[in-house]
Amino acid sequence: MLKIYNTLARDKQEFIPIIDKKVGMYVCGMTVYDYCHLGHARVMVVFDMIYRWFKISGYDITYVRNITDIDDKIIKRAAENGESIHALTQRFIDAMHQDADALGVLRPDHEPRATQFVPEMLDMIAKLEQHGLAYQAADGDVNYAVRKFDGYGKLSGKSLEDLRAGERVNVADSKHDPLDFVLWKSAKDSEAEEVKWASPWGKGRPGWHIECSAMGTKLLGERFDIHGGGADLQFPHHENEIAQSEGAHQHQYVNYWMHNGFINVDKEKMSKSLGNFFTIRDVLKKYDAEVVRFFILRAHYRSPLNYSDAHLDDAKGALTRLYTALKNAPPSSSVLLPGGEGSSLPSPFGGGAGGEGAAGEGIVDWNEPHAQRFQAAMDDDFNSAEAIAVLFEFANEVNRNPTLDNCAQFKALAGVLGLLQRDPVAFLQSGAPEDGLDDAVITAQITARIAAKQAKNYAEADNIRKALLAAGIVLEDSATGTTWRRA
RNA sequence: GGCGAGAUAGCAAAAUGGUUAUGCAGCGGAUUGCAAAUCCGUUCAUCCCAGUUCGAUUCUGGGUCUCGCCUCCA
Repeated sequence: MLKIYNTLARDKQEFIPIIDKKVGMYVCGMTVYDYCHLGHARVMVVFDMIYRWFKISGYDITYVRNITDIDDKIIKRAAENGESIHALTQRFIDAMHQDADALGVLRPDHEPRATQFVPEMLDMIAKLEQHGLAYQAADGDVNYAVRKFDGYGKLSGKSLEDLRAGERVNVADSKHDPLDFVLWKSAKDSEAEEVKWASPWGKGRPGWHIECSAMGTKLLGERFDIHGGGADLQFPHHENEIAQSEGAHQHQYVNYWMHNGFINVDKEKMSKSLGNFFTIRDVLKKYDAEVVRFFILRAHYRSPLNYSDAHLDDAKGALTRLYTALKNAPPSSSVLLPGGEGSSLPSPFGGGAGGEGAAGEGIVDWNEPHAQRFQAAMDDDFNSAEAIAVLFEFANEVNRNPTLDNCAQFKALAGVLGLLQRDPVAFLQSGAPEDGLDDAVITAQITARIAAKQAKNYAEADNIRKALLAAGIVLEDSATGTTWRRA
């Protein structure tokens, strides 16, 4: 039985889909005016993990992650750069895809762009106006009348009175209530034609909140199963989405609301405004993408996750242990290590397939004890941290008993999380610095050391090993010869 | 000020009304020419104060501290 922590209920609940074995999931994606940072990486990786788990669990899931390609910041940035809105957003959409691909994040089934759904947004605003929930203010903006919607605050647990008490918003004169939010922004003369759409309320562009309501409804229906996003979107964004969608359709919008925790830096939320963010691409210059994915998945998705080099180093060391177990597998099992052809999923991290059939279902033996524990962990609100702990215990088993079955099962299980699908040696030897030794030099040094060892010249052999270690190369002698990896 | 989340060993991070989390680090042993890797064993913990209970880190109440939201934010 799959349980999900539902923010709306503030409790874990059994997941019951609207239509048996089908899932509609909408996740708030990026506003594309800059590169994605690690906080964005967490949303993508976390919901990718959830997406994969639904598939493996036999659900027919439709995953929508939107792209906000029209908003104040985009307009401002485009003007600064002297480029068109479209050119700017396309550039950062491409960059986002590169980053997501590197992290082994599968493409959602739909990635709707706000600018392609303006008619749907206008329809919804019209409905809200019919229900007396929207009004056009003196300045031309169409606003949502928050006080007219009874359930306002049910997701965030805030009451209008509480919000009033802590009022910090600049009161726009044109709003009936300071908490009303904009549905349609009236066009300004200074703005480019590119950001203006015709509407019954005059030229303008959509407010941010209506985008998600309209796209979610269009692609998943007036009512769907899961809506996710970062915890900071709970209020006001998701609260407003509920007000819009339920106001327009007069019935429940979403059954399960899921929110992932932040990435912190020195215990403070990583964010644009604080300026304490690291872009995915910058981090990937220093750390392997799979290490970053592992780092994110090793924590529970709702917990805060502190970012620092020390934490990434720790994650790297842990992932190295997992790959080392795979490396020590018998040669005969290496045939099935880089995954097979015909996978329905693109393979993360190049090389092997992420899994067979429904994302690994075909190769994991779910009756095997580790798999059972892994499944129980994942079914308990996607506890990937616990699932990874099972992986470590499995690694111990593989080290003690590296049979073909064990190795294949171990790798398949890790593949469920999009981990451990690369050739282990390739992983262990990856991450060469710019000025690092090339493989030929390393191999030559190893050969020289073997010769020294055979001549019982251990001082020389140790010197070679020390020199390589200083260059970040760790040698490991075994019965079958000497191998190396990068520290 | 209002609302919400959280405080677990040296670090990171799960879970649990009584029984080993897990990874790194430490300690002892096996293995190794010596290492590394691996294996075996092992030290170290549940913020404070009450209450419920045979028994609480886990439940309840209070306190302290931290973080988040209340403004765009993943």
